[in-house]
Amino acid sequence: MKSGLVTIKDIARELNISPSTVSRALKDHPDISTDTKKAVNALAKKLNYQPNSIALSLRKSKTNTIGVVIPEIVHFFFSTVISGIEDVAYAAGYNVIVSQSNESYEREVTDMKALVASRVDGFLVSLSKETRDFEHLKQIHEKGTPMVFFDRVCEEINTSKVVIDDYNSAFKATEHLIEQGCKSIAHMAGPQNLTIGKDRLEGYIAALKKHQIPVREDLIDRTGSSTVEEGIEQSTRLLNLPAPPDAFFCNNDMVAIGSMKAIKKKGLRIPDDVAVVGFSDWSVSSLVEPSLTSISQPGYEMGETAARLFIEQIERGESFIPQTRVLQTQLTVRESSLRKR
Amino acid sequence: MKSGLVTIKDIARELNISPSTVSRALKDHPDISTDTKKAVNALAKKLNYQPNSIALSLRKSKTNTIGVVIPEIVHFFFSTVISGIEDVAYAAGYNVIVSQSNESYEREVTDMKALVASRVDGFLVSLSKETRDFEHLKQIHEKGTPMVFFDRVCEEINTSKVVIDDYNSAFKATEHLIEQGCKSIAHMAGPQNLTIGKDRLEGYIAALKKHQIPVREDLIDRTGSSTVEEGIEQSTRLLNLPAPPDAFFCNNDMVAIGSMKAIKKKGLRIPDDVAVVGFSDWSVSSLVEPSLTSISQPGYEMGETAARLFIEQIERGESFIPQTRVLQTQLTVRESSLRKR
DNA sequence: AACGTCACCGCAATCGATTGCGTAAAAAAG
DNA sequence: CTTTTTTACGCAATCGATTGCGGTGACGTT
Repeated sequence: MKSGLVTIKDIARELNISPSTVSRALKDHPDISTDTKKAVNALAKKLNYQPNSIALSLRKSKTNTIGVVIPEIVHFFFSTVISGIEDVAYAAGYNVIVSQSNESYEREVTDMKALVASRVDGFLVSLSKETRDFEHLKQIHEKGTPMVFFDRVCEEINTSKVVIDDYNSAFKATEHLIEQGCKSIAHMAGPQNLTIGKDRLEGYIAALKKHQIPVREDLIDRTGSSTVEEGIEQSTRLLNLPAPPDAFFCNNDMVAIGSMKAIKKKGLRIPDDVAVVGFSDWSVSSLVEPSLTSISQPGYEMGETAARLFIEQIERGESFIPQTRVLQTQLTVRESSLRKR
Repeated sequence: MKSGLVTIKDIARELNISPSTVSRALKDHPDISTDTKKAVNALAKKLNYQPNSIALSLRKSKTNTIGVVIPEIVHFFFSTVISGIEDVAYAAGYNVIVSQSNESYEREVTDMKALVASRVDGFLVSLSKETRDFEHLKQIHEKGTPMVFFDRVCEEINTSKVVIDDYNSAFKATEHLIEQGCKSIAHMAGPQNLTIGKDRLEGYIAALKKHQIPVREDLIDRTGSSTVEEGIEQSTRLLNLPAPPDAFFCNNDMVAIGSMKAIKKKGLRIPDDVAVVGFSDWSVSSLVEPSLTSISQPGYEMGETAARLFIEQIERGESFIPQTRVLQTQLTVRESSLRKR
């Protein structure tokens, strides 16, 4: 930015008053006479004065910048979350710097260090699927830096969190499959070091138990698949079992689409031979054929909520008590699981 | 950020020397004795000293921050571009602030003003589809602020640009359809105020002319469709013409999917009755059925290139001459257009 | 002994805005 | 016509780092 910009000193010089007076006049300080205020404000408007946010940041030790750390921006869900974050943040006068860990623990650590170095006021974090050690987060948190987790949270740190009800979502999805007449439901589980992965698995198991369906360990894929290719591979493996599943409940929509491809390739029909339910309701779900039943996650709302909690914490200061917000999901039933019409 | 951080003064006090000496020691200034340098560096490392980037920004009038303005982050293409930008920017020590115009001209204007206020060093911009007036951009550009356009560029401003070869891409796509035996090819065109929209339309027309196929104005949809719904609507309209098209060349993949839905609903087969080609190669293209032929845009590379041009301009200063980089695309042929096997 | 030459380091201003404290002048009170 | 109070403003320090300029002391040189 070319420094052709107006400063408080320029205004002061022009009016033959001191910078302090200009500063106070602009802030409507009672010590300043009405005449002076008018003159200052008029000139400020005329010269299009804009306070130098860098100088303010230095003075106040506050950058009004939020560091956002996410696994990958190209995922529909996360980019939706970012939209929510940005809208709330900008409205409150905050800037947002987004950093992608690319699902790498090391990248997550270095990214956060870089953000600390650029003096962000705090963090909104969703963990990479590799992250098992939380030291980097704890260190930052212990310095008093505000931090809010969303979606992929760290239970070991006492700070605000925004999550969806993974357990119940998985329960609902599984129960839906049972109601559709499925007897042996496979689960392509998420990374088990993350709460979301564990909770979904538990919800799945609970639903089976409620309906007296035996939990078959061989129908649970714990490899942490997350791509279409992995979905195809693992689903094919399961379909080749002596007692193959008649339904797949997948940890995300990409894997679900992989399952669908594997099922089709095997010559089986969806949902009649094998039903499929995904998770996330990535916009692609409604476009594939058959359209994919999925759990709709309120990504935008999650972003908004996380940003609001963050800003609240900043403004409340020490008195703020960490909160956990659980957002509700919706089971969006489409063709891939609808046996009874 | 809690100000529990070490400053240059802390080091100075500890060693009973002046802050100036510490500063120079850290920068390996020749005026400082080897002993002092060693002591300073050792203590700096011990206390984990990190220079305050805000103070540096103020002093140097440079924030090392790039403002990125895009239509929508949730689009696969743009989020890919952002990835490219961020990787290059971070490697060069820059932060990135992303702002979404949500395809709104007004939002684009206010967003850029906000970024100017937060003293970004310059801009990477892709225009909203509403933008017809370029005053806001010109004003910023005239102040000497570096600016690089990508994808949706503004021809009226003499600055670096990164685009794909829209004309040839459209030409290739159209010619491909002709080679597949299509005789009456419809074009769902993009916004005609943007160069990308115009160029693609021209490429389409040029391909038709080359093969002596009459250009039928009634087969060109100029409504600027960009969603699945709009794609369905406009395609249905075209399919109901007395002489309906036997192929659709769409400005983007969402519209193409809309076309496919419309075609299927009409009871026609893809590609045998009607072929479809999209644009952008959004990852969904390979997942729909039939899989969608599309023009692959190198989004990540575009981001990298734009960021590199930007940084080069910053470092070269006045001597930098704006450059335009044209990236090549690829026609990825899939089932939706493959009549001859 | 007087002067010059380095090596080495500190003072103070600067970037732009804020703010505690002090003070001159005007107004009010006595 | 004093004394006190109020009004309205400026000085200077501060945030953290940088940098031109000047200064000190230890040498060596005539």
